[in-house]
Amino acid sequence: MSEEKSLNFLEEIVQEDLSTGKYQKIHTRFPPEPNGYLHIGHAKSICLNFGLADSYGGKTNLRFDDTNPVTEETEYVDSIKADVRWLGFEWDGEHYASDYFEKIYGFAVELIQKGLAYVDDSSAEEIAAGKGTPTVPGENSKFRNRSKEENLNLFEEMRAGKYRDGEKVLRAKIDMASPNMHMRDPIMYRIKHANHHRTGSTWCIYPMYDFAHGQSDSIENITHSICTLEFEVHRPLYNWYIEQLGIFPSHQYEFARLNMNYTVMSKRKLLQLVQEKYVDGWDDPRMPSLSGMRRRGYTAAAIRNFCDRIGVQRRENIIDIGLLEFCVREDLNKISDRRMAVLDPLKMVITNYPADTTEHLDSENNPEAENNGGIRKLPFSKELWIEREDFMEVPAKKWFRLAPGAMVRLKNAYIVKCDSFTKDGEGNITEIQCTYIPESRSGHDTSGINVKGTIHWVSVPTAVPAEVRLYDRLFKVEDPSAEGNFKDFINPESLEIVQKAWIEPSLANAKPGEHFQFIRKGYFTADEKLSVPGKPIFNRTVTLKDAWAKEIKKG
RNA sequence: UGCCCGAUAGUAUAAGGGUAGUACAUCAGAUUUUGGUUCUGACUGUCUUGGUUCGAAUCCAGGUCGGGCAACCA
Repeated sequence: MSEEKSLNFLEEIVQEDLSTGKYQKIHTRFPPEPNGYLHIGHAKSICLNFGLADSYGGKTNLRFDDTNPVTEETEYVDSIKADVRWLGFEWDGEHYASDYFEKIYGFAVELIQKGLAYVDDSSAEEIAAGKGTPTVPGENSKFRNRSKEENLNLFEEMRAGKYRDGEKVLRAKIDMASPNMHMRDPIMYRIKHANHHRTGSTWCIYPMYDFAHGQSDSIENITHSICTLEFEVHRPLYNWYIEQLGIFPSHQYEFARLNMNYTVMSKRKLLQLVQEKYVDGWDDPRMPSLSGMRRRGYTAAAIRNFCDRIGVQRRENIIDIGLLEFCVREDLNKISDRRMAVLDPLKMVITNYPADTTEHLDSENNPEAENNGGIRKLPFSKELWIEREDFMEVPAKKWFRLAPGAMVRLKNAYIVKCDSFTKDGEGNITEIQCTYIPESRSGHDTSGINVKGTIHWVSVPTAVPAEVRLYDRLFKVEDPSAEGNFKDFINPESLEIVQKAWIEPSLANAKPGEHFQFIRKGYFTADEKLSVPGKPIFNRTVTLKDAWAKEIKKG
C-alpha cells in the first residue's frame, strides 16, 4: 500500500524539522487581513497551512492581520470564518493581531531602549525621498539620532494622541544604505485616528505589517510561517525584529501564489468589481471568491482536491481554469442526482400516443453514485418539451439527434420518429410531430431498434417553470490584467438568465444549495440566496463536457 | 543598471548523480438509453553555453528570459 507520494518543498522542510528534533510539533497559521472576502487563491494557502498541520499532527491558528483600521471590517471577519469552515477546516486558536497591540507596543519600546528605533517627524514624502531607490542608497533622517529618552517620550505622546495622522512615525534604525529596501529604516508605527473594528478608539497608533506579523507569529509560537513570494524580500526584516527582540524564532517560508487564467485574483480588483456593480456582490456566482463559488455550486471537496492537484512551488504559475472545472465535474458527477430540464423549449407532440394519459416511468437518480442512487418516477405524456437545439431541419453530418425522418430515444422513455414539423409565419419552428414505438419503452424494449441519439424532455402537463442562470467565465481573455483596464475585458455574456425553463416536477422542491445534473446540460445548483420553497432558482455550476460542440468547432 | 527569487510537454507537477513520470488539455478508438461517465492508446518537455563526472533535469560557472522589491497597504 506504500504508494510513493512525493512531498512538496514545505512538507520536506517540516518533515526535516520534525526528524531532526528541531520541533516536536509544528504550528502554522492562516493570517488573512479582514479587508475583503476569501478567494480561490486563499484556498490554496488555507489547504496548505491546515493540510501541513493535519499531515504532521500539528495545529493551525486563524489569525486576523488587522493592523489597518481604515480598510478592515467585521463583515469580512465573519465571511472569512464562514468560508474557512465551509472549506472543511477548523482552527485551533482564533486570534487577532489587535489582541497583541499592547504587547507589540512593548516590543517597540524595547527597541527604542536598545537604540534600535526612533521617532521621525518627517513627512511621508520626505521619508520616501530619503529612502533612495533600489540602485541609489538612502540618506539618514535628520531625526535619526534623537536620544532614547526623547524617543521614548515622543512615542508615548504618539500613543496618547498628541499628534495628528502623519505627523510622526516610529522607525527601526537599521541601514539606509541596505540593498534591501525593506531594511532602510522601515516604519514600525504610524498614527491613524481611526475606529478599529475590534479595539475601537483605544489606539491611535498602529503597527505596520512588518512589525506585527512576525511578532504575532512569535507570540503564538508559530513554527512555520507560510506566505506568498512577494514577502520574500521582507524575510530579512522579519528575522531582524525577532532577533533584536530575542523572541520565539518563527521562520518564514514563501510559496508562489495561485494565478488562474480568465480571472483576476487581487482583492483590490475584486473589490472594484463589487463596488462598481460589475457583479452582484462578493458572492456573485461569477466571482472567484469562495462565497461566489459556493453559491455557484462548487463543492468544498472539489476545491480542496483542486488545491491538492495544483501543487506547491516557488515558481510563478498560471493554472488553467479548466482544471478547476474538471475537479468540480469530478465531484459533482459522483454526488448529483440526474434530472431533466429543458432550457430552450420546443414542443413535441406524439401523434400516436393517447391523449389524457400519463405514464410514470422509472428513472435512475444517479448511475455513478457510490451506493446506487435509486430511482424516481417520471411523468410522460403526449406532449413534451424538448430542447430546441436537439432538432435540425437540415441535419449536419454526424448529427444523431432529431431531424425529419430521424429516430431518437427519449431518455428513460420511448423511441420516437420525427414525421413532420410546423413553422410560424417568420419561419421559426413551433412544433414537431412524432410517432412513438410502443415496444421501445426503456427497460422493456423489444423493438429491436437501435438509435444513436438520446435526448432529454419534460412532460408538458406536469412541467414546472423555473428560472435558470447560465454563467460563463467573467473575462473573455486569458489574462485580463495583462494590459489596459481589466474591466474592459469583462465577458458581456458571463450571465444569461433563462426566465422560464421547464423542469421535471421533482425539481420543484430542490433545497437551496442542492446539486443536480440536468441531463446533457450540465451541473446545476439551487441558488442558496434567491431560491424560495417550491420555487427554486438554479445556477449553472459547470457545463458537461461537450464532444458535439467540439465536433462543430472543427467544422 | 542595486538586491532577491525562479526556469522540466500547451498548463501544472514529479524524478534529490543512473530508463524524464503523473494529472489536466489535445488527438484517436472502445463502451454507453446523457455526444456525460468509464476504459484503451497516441502526442508533445529538461532555457542556453561551458565545466565536474563513466554518467547531469539534478552539482558548479557564465549567459538568456521571467517575476519581485523604492505604500505611514497586507
